[in-house]
Amino acid sequence: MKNEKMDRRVRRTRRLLNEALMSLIAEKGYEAITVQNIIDRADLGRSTFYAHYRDKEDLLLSGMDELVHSLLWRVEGMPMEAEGEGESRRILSTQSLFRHTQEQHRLYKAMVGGRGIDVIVKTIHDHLSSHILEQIERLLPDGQTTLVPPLVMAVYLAGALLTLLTWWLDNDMPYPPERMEEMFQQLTMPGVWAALGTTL
Amino acid sequence: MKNEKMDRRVRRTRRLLNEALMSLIAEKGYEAITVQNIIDRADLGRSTFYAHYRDKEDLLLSGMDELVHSLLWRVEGMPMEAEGEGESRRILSTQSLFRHTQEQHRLYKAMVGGRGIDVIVKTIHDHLSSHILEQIERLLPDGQTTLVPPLVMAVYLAGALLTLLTWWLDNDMPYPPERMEEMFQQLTMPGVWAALGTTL
DNA sequence: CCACTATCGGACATTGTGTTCATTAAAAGC
DNA sequence: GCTTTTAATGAACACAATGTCCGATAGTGG
Repeated sequence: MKNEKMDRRVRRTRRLLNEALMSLIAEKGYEAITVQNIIDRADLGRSTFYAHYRDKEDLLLSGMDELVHSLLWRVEGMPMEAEGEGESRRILSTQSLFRHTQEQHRLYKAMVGGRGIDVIVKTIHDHLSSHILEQIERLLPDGQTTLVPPLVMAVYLAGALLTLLTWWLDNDMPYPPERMEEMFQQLTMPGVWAALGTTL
Repeated sequence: MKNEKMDRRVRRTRRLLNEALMSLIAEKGYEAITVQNIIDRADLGRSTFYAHYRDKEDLLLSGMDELVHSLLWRVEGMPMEAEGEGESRRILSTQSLFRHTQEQHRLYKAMVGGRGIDVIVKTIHDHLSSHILEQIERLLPDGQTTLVPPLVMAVYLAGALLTLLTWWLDNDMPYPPERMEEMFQQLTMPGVWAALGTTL
């Protein structure tokens, strides 16, 4: 990390700006926020902001790495190899993802539901797809062909997951995280296993 | 329709504005468009624009009814009752949807891929979910309970479809529409049929 | 042909953006 | 500790786009 080389002030400034942005997003959504709001909340000068970031979106994206990492980690520590037989086999477990977003639902709700913030969901979708693609390819013997290309499966799974997550947050989490995980598995896994080919 | 009551000029003005917006979206994406661009293209006065629409988004949304209708129609004229047995059964056919978007891919690509235009995809998702929910409920005997609530299934199916469609357009349609339809069916139907309950 | 209604177009206030620069404060190097 | 280097400050500025207003003009329906 190049954090070591940085002036303390720089780290402090960036941290303050990021925190200001996040709290503002949770409060009134991304679109309604102005650069003035951000620097007021962070109590920093205008030129300081532009010394670090090109614009509002640049600031947002710079904080995405951390966010995406924190989310992928929720999907990563799970049993990724097929366990059990028949209906209970799963490629990725998402229970702790639903739990995590529930704990921080104010922020995540604003992120998936808000206006002008589609960059976030798209970025998450991209990373999630790549991650899932790795899992799928780990399951496949070399050269094994599937009914549906693994890439398409990965895109589909990431999209289905984010759709359910978005709907769940938008509708104030009408089911517990465990139930959401269960439904996600029930809906997606049969098709995925079938598409992987019957030999598996 | 209240079109009958309207001054010819009004209809003409709205049509021109809509066409201008659509062609501009296809050219440079929604976000980059200014009101000035729109009225220049439509060759109309500034105050005329604001006499009809509150802002850019208002104009966009006013054209959505037509768009959504045209899209739903692609999914509607299809066999909605379960046909055949086993893996080949389907709730909704999407082949003509993929074909239709391919024909107009410039516009649709800008719509699903562009910045600041998430309203469109959200609106389409909402209408699509409702439509699918109707189809599902038509299949279900009264009072039949399912492993996954029909509403969740509908949201999931709409999301999965739009994810695949978006990915397909973003990546310059690497498969023919028929193949996309096939993959969509293979991935989603097994899970949906399982979730509807084994008695069906 | 007349009364009505829509469009025109330029001016205007307003808001937010991103830049610049001289000044002040803090950290790093020695 | 003292100096050099680097960062933050804040006010001023040019610019771009928004949305409003209004008197003049042109098109429509009856």
